[in-house]
Amino acid sequence: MMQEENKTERSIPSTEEQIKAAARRVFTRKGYAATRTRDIAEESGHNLALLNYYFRSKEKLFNIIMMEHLHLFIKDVLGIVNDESTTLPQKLELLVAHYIDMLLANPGVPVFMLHIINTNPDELLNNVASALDTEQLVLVKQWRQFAAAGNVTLKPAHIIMNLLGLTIFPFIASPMIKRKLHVSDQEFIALMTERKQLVPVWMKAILASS
Amino acid sequence: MMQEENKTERSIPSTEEQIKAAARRVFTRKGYAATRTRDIAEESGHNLALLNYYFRSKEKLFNIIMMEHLHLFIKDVLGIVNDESTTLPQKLELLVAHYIDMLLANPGVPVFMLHIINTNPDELLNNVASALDTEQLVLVKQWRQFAAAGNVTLKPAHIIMNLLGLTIFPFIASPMIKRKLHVSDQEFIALMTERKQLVPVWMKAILASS
DNA sequence: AATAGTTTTAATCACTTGTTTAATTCATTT
DNA sequence: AAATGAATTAAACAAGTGATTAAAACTATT
Repeated sequence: MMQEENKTERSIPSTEEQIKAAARRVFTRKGYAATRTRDIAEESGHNLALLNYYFRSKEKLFNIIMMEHLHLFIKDVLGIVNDESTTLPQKLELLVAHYIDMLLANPGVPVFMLHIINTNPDELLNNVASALDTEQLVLVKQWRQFAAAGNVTLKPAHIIMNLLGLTIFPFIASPMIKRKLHVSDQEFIALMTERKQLVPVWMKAILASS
Repeated sequence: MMQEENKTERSIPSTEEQIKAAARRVFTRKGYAATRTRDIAEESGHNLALLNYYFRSKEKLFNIIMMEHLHLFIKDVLGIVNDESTTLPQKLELLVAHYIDMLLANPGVPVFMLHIINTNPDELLNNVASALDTEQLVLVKQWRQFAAAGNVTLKPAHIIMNLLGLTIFPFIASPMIKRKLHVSDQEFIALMTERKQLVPVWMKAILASS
C-alpha cells in the first residue's frame, strides 16, 4: 500500500511528489521521447526504481503530469468564460491577462502542450477542454447576442485563432524572439506584460476592421 | 566514391534522395528523439545500413534536412524583404501570402522548426536568419521612414510577434483547432487562404490603433 | 525487542537503438 | 568475360533504455 497522501503538509514534499516535480521539469525541457527515466531519477535525487515503484511506468507518469497540466489550464479558463457578471470585452481582457500571467509563471507549458498535440492526437485532444466546446457557455451566449446585433462578420474561428496567436505564440517562439530581436529575459517579461493591455485593444481593432 | 549527384534528372530519385525524403517525413511527424533509424529505413523502402552508408549518422542526416529547411525558409523571405520596388504594405501582404502558401504546402514545417528551437538552442539559432538581422534590409529602411513620420508608436517587437502569431500559430495549433472548432481539413485550408487577405488588413488595423 | 509492512537500493534483465561489419549483388570499364 | 569499385544486404555489436528483482533499510505496531 501507498503512504498516505499528505496533501496538506507544507513541509518537505514526499518522494512521490519530488519525482513528479522532477519529471515535470525534464519532460517540459526535453519532451517525452528524449527524456530518459534515469534523467528524472537523477533530477529528483532518488533511485531509478522508485519511478516504477510509484508510477508503474514512464508513460503512466507522463500521463499523470499531462492531465494535471490540462486540468490547471481548463479550470481557470472555465471560471472566466462562464461568468455571468462580466461582459464580453471584459472576458476578453481577463482571458488574455490570465493566459499571459500563467505563461509567464510557466514558460515551458506551451512546448509541453504542443508536444502533446502532435503525438497524442486522439486520446488526449478529446480531453483537452472537453468541457469547453459545449454550447452552454456564457461566453458563447454573449457572443451570439453580439453577432446577432450585426456587430461582426468575421468567422469565430478567425477570432479564436487571432486571440491565441497573439497571446500564446510569443511564448512558443520566445527563444528565437529573444535572440533575433535582441530581447533579454527581463525585456521579454516586460513586453508580455505590455501585451496584457495591448492584445485586447488589438482584438477590438480587428473586430472593428471587418 | 559516391554516385554522381544527378540533380537535374526528373525521373526516379536516387536512393540517397529517397532516404532523405523519408527522413524528412518521419522527423517532421515524430521529432528527432522519437524517430528511429529503422523507421526511416522502412519509410524509404531501403536497407537500414544505407542510412549510415550515405549520411554517416542519424544526427548528420537530421542536420542536413534541417539546414535545407532553413535555407528554403530564408531565401524567399530575403527576396521579399529586400525588394526595392515594393512598398511597406506590399511587403506585408507578400510576406503573409508567402508564409501561408509555404505552410499550406508543408504543414509539418512549424513542428519541425519548434523542435529545433527547443533542442538546438545555440548552434542553430545563430544560423536561423543570420542574414535577417542585418540593419541593411530594405524593409528596415522603409520601416524607419514610416516610423520617423510619426505613423506608429508600437515597438517593432510587438509588430513582428503579431505578424508571426497571426500567420504561423494556426498551423502550429492546427490539430487542436480542427478538433475543437470542428474544422475539416478542407475548411482549414479555406480559412488559411482567407487569412492571406485578412492578416494584412488586421495588421493595418493594429498599427492604426496605437 | 520482535514483527510486519513499507520504502529504498544495487544489480540485473530483456529489449531497443544507432552503428558497423563482412559478404553479396550490381554496374561499369577493360 | 574478367576485373574493379560502388551499392546493397543480412547479421551482429555495443551501448542505452525501461523495467524488474531480491535484498536491505527504515517505520511503525505489538
